[in-house]
Amino acid sequence: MRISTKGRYALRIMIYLAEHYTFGYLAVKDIAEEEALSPKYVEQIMGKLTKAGLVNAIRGAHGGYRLTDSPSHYSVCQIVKATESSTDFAPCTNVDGSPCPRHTKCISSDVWQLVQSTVEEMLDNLTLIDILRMQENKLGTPSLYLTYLSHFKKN
Amino acid sequence: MRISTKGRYALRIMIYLAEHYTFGYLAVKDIAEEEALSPKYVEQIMGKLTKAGLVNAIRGAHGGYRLTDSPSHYSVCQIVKATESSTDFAPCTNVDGSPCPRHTKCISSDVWQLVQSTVEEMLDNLTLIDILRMQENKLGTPSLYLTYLSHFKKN
DNA sequence: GTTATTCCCACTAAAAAAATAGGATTATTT
DNA sequence: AAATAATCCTATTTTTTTAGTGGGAATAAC
Repeated sequence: MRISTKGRYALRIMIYLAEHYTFGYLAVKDIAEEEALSPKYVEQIMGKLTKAGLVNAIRGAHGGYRLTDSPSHYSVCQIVKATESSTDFAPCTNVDGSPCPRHTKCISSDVWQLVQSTVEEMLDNLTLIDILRMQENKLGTPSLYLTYLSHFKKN
Repeated sequence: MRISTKGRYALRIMIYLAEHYTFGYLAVKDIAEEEALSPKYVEQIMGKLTKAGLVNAIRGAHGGYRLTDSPSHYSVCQIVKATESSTDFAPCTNVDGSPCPRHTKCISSDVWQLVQSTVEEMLDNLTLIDILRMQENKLGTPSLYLTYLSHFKKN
């Protein structure tokens, strides 16, 4: 019952992109260096995030990635679903995808379904901006993006 | 993010033991047959459940397993923790178990910790008796154990 | 003492996760 | 136009985990 490195790294990357949202496009090289991850692996993850529409990519020199929208628009659920290979707690299906023959009388599948829904609802309601606020709380200092925001809100 | 077969089978087995709680000790052979699982694999799982104190075992002819206590005393959380190899959503530790060096400034570990706590709390509050009631609701007929209970409660 | 069971642990096979590799494509810079 | 710096795509390899099997020892009943 563990989130894979893809999902975990993806969250870290998305948080990093959120913090530096005002910087424009950031290259894999920089993200990987800052987060101490393998650049090639980050590249792979970015591909998934791009396909899912969470980030925009620009190729060529001075290219890179940035969030397609501001940090408040991304939930942890979206990030996990975009990068994790299996998002379900229990596969109550056969290899071919058809439902397990015991499905109608088996109650344990309903239990896992219930757990799943609860987790998803929770992750759906946790956005990058929430996380940046948690971070501010933890560290005592706001991230660059929060500082930027407060600057504008103070008008 | 998936429960392994060990955890899933364990839940099914525990539900089965709950349903037949009044029957006394049940042998692996019978459990495996009823649940359509490999006897040897069930044996392994039973070992974990025994070590965790969830079931009692009696060896030798006419031996078998039964819940150490009545179904209301077991939460899904206990069952999962007893059988699943990794119970944490994210391992923010090095190989040796020491915390990740970025721990103090990394907020994503807190996110996973939060998710974890929420799930655990939920699973803690879901007991076998709750599941038997869900089952009664789904199938329209109570399990043997629920029938037994109602028999006594009607006094 | 034979039989039916749990117990224990080693082993293997298959699958999934984690990471690496290399070249194609695209855009910028010089 | 050529060199450079980036994403893109996908195949491959390595490592780890999962899933399951096997065999024999210990124990209790008959």
